[in-house]
Amino acid sequence: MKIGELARKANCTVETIRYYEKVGLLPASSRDNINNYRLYNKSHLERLIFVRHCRALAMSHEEILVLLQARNQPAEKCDSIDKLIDDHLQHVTVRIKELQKLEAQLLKLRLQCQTPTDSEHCGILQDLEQAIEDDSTG
Amino acid sequence: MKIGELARKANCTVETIRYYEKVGLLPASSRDNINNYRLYNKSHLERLIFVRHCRALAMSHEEILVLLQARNQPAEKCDSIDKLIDDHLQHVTVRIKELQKLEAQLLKLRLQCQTPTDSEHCGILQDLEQAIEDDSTG
DNA sequence: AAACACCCTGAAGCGGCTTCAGGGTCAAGA
DNA sequence: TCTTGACCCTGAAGCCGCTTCAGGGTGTTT
Repeated sequence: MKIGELARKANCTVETIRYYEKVGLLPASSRDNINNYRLYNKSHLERLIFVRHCRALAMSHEEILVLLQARNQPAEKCDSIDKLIDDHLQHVTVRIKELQKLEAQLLKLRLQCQTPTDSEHCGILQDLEQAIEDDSTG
Repeated sequence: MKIGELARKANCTVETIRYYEKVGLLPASSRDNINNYRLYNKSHLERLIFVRHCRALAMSHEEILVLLQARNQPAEKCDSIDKLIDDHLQHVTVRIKELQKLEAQLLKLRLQCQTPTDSEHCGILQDLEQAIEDDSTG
């Protein structure tokens, strides 16, 4: 199949596929002798879907490459896969907590604007001048 | 004061300050005639702290520029500030929900690896081959 | 005179794509 | 046959918010 069909089946764009090839997440496909179009088969599709699922789980390309390697070496131990998922899960959990802190601060800030007539007395702006307890966002 | 002192007081790096000047979040400072060092005063510091607080709340440069403008035009109405915070808050809330979905998927995935001896039978890899309900991450 | 902390500039790198400029290919319809 | 329009190609630049690097100059201390 050509790249457009692959893109439709994997639910991504043609440009993304070409980009994945460039950075090594997908192997270079064979080409049509006549027009140099990329040609793909079912195993390309499976690999691409695998990658897209990993990305949907917000894994980095580096993490995905580790999983792809494990996928191609079935005799390997499972521990590293386990650890990768654990570590990634922790990243996500930490990020959620950071954003929740942020959400709380914004909600508080939002309450400061008790419909004053002009921004000179706007509590939001005044609050932003002051210190905020925890500046770490990541 | 020189840029290093400003950086320490605003809790950011010297490079960040120079970058903010370049992109217009900070006005170009005056310079020492002799050595061309940037020279700052208290109002620069206040503006920089304002910007850093906004960034700690994960606002974009564009959003911050709007707030800075409102800050400099005290007669303006407060509505736009209000709306900006509301919109931003919504972004954050949506992002949290996305990450929580993701977290749930990863937790489920993590349970798939019931210590099989090799990755050939690793439930995690098998799961990643399959479809995931909702591919939208943002 | 040397060491060291500080300052300067401009350009490139990061991640994960997206967009743009400028083409070639191919099937269908007028 | 010619044109339209959908599809394909490449390489480079743009996005965001910085960080890092290369290659210097300045200023104080020892």
